[in-house]
Amino acid sequence: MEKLRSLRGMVDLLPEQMALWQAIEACAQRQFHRAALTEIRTPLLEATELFARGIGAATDVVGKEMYSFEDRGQRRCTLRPEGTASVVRAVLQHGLLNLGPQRLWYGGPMFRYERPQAGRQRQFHQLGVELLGFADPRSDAEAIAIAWDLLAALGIQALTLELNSLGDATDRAHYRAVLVEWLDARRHQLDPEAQARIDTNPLRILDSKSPGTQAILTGAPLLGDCLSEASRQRFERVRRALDQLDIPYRLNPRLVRGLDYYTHTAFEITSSELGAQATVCGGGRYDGLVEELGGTATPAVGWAIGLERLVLLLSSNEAAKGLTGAKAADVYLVSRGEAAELEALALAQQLRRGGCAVELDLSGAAFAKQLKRANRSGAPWAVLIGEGESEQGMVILKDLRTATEQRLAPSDTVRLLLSDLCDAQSDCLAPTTR
RNA sequence: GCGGGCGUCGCCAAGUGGUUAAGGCAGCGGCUUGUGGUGCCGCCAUCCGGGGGUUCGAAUCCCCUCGCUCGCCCCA
Repeated sequence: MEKLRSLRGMVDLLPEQMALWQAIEACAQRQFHRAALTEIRTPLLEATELFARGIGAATDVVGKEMYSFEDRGQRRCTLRPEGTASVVRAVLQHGLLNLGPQRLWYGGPMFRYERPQAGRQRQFHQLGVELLGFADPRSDAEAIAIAWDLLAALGIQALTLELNSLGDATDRAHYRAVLVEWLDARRHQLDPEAQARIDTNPLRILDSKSPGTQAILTGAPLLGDCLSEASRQRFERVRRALDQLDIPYRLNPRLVRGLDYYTHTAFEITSSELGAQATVCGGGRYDGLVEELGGTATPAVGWAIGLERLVLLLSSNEAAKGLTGAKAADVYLVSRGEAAELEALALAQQLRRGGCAVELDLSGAAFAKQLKRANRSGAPWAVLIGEGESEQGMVILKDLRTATEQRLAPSDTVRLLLSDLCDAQSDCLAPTTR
């Protein structure tokens, strides 16, 4: 029989990896809180039109990478390929901008139908930030700083920030015309893909990795030369802010990025340790998107980090290596005999209500076997209840680290364990039942 | 969509045309009918991703197919 497996490009995150993922998420949430960002969660499924309009019909993401289908009501649906369009849609739908500028973060799975390779899956995870309603060049720098500091807080090194300005819509239209004219004159030298792009998305030709194309492009007109004075000054201010923050960057006049909504600042944070998919974080300003999606013109800037790529980078990190495997419980409960087994079940509940992490052995196996598992579990304490103890209303509390044990009444055991070891402070919403 | 590499037990891995497909880890059972991490013993792939072919005979050769993986495109 054919074995069932996950769909191509859809990967499982197994228990032993979750400690690292949770640490990353916890670190990010702390950084986001410090930056006065609040979380927003949007559906994974959206109307196809949202992405077609938001990201741009000529982009690769929309043209060939979307998971799209028709639902039972004949609506065109798409599994979100990125987060920004959805966030903007939600913000508009609920009129959040009427409350003032929005400082948001989001996280979760995204979907793109591509050939999987290192650092690229069909379902992948992003963490993103969107600052909506801010035009000040300092907001570009602040957004970048949040990403930069998050990556630093995670202990990721050897990163490069690449920076460019795409200008505003007018600058881009101007540049596009100049570039198309220049490329058209050299059409026959370009490879077929680049030729096709002259008409659909000429700016994308600029960051082609093809050596031949890059050689031809050496003399191409630069976007920077087509920027208006205002755009130029704006970019200058972003750079000054980054200098003030001591964030080093490398100007890359060919950095264009594949989503149509970017204006002015565009940036990527890359790592040389990632192989072909080197971008850890990508983003920029998108002053036209809110209006494009039906809102009143609103400046905005944001970015997204790819979590799988973070995990890849962190896997060679010493501190992260400790974050493997499941965290052990505080207490491992061993019991044998019907009455004892029921007492153990109740004791586990009682300890858990008090804040203790308890693993209850449900195997019904021999004592020796259960003890063996208790030790392997890594729990510092074991509580043993056998038929003898059960009859006398006692339990054995054993310190697995020193192999010392004592006979105690169950209530004393609970008291001792809860006071001695647990982070027993309740973080539940209900008042503690202890 | 296009290239390269790979596909033997849950994991690692030997075997490269000839009788029952090594070994290690993990798991399970036992030695020890209630006290552990060591030791010893036993069990754990009628089958080598799937299908077809060549051959007296194939995990080993050929073809097709599926999957994984790396790269191109693109992006996080």
